[in-house]
Amino acid sequence: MNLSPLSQDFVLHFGEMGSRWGINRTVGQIYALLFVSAKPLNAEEIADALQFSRSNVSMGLKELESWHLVRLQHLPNDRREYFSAPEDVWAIFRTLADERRKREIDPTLSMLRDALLATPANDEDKFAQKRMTEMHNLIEMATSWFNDVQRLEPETLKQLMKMGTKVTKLLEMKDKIKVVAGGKTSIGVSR
Amino acid sequence: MNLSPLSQDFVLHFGEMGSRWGINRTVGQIYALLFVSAKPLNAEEIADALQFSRSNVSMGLKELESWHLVRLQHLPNDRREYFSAPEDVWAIFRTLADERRKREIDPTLSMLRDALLATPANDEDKFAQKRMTEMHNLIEMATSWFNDVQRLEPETLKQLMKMGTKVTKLLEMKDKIKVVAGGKTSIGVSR
DNA sequence: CTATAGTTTCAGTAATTACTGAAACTTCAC
DNA sequence: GTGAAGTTTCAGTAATTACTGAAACTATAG
Repeated sequence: MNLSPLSQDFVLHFGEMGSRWGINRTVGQIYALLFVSAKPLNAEEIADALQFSRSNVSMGLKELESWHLVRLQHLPNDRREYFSAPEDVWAIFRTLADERRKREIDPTLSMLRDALLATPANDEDKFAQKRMTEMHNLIEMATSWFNDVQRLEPETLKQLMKMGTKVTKLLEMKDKIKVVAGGKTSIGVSR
Repeated sequence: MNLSPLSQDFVLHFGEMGSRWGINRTVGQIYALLFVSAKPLNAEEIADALQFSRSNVSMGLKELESWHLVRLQHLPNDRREYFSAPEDVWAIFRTLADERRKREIDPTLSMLRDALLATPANDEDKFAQKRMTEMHNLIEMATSWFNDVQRLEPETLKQLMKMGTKVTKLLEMKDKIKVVAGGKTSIGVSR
C-alpha cells in the first residue's frame, strides 16, 4: 500500500470496523480511502493503493454505490470513472442513517405490522402480540422522530445537539408559553 | 420448532435480521424467543424450541449476556438457569444503543483522536487530517448528544419525540426567553 | 465423598462470505 | 466496421464464521 502512515491507519481501521458495520473489509477500506483522498480516484488507483484485485474493487464500488456513499464522475479527456466520497459529512451521516433504516429497521417494522394484524390463537400469542406492539410502537416513534430531526438544517441540528438535555428545560416551559396561531408568535405567561 | 406460527415468524425474522445487525442467526433467534416468551426459559427449552444444539444455545446466551440483553434468574427448587429479556423496551433500546456505541463508534473515535495528534507529513496528510477532523467532530457531537437524550426519562423522551421538528419552534423562541438562574423561571420578551 | 444434573469448552466440520483471475461485455476513437 | 481501453461478471477457491457433539468442568443433594 502506497499511502502515508496516517492514511494507512485510517484505511485499515475502517477495514476492521467494516465487519462490525455490516460491510466487508474491502468496502470499508475503499470508502476510507476515498474519504481522505483530496481528488477523485479511479478503480485502478484504488486497486493499486489497497492491493486488491481489480474486480474486488469493482464489486466494492458497486456496493458503495448501492449505499449512495460515493459519487461517480468523469474527468475531461479521460474515459475512466472516478469516484469520490461526498464532501459534506452531514450528508454522509444522513445517507448512512437512511440506508441503515431501510435495511435494518423497515423490514422489521413491516413484519411487526403483519404480526399485529394476525388473530392470536391462544394466551401465549396474546402475550407475544403485546410485546410486539410495544416494540413496534417504540421503533415507529423513534424512527419517525429520527427521520424528522435528520432532515433539519445542519445548523439547526447542531444548535439542538449543543443544547443537549437543556432542551428539556424548554419542554418544561412549553406549557407556560402560548403560541398564537396564524404565523405571529406571541409569548406570555398563561394562568 | 414447537412454536405458534406467530412467534415462529417473529423468531425467524430476527434470525434473518441478525446478520444485518452484526449478531448471528442463532443469537437473534434466541433473543426473539425470549422476548415474546411470557416466562423465563432455560437453555434446554430454548435448544428444544429452536432446534439448536445445546452448546450453540450456551454460546448464544453468553453472547447475549455480554450485550447485557438478557437477565439470568433462578426459579425456586430448580438448579437450572433461566433467561428472560428485560420487560422495558426502552431499557432494551438504551442497552442496545450503548453496546453498539461501545463496539462501533468508540474505537473509531479513539483512532481519530490519535490520528489528529499526529504531525502531517505533507499536503495529502493535511487534507486527510482535515477530513478526519470533520468526521471526528460530527461523531463526537452526535454521540454525546445521543448519550444525553438517551438517559432522559422515557416519558420526557416520548414527549420530545412526539413533538418532532416542532422542537425547533421552541429553539426559535429560545432567544426571546430569558431564564433566570436560581431555580425560578421567569419568562419575558427581550428587546 | 459420590452420583447426578447442569453448563461450558473446544476440536472438527459445515456453511457462508469474501476474493481472485480469466473471460465477457461495453464504449468510444479512428 | 475494428481495436484498444475500461468495466463487469462469474466460476472456482480461500478465508471466515457458525455449529455440533463429545468431553471436561462445576455445583449440589444426599
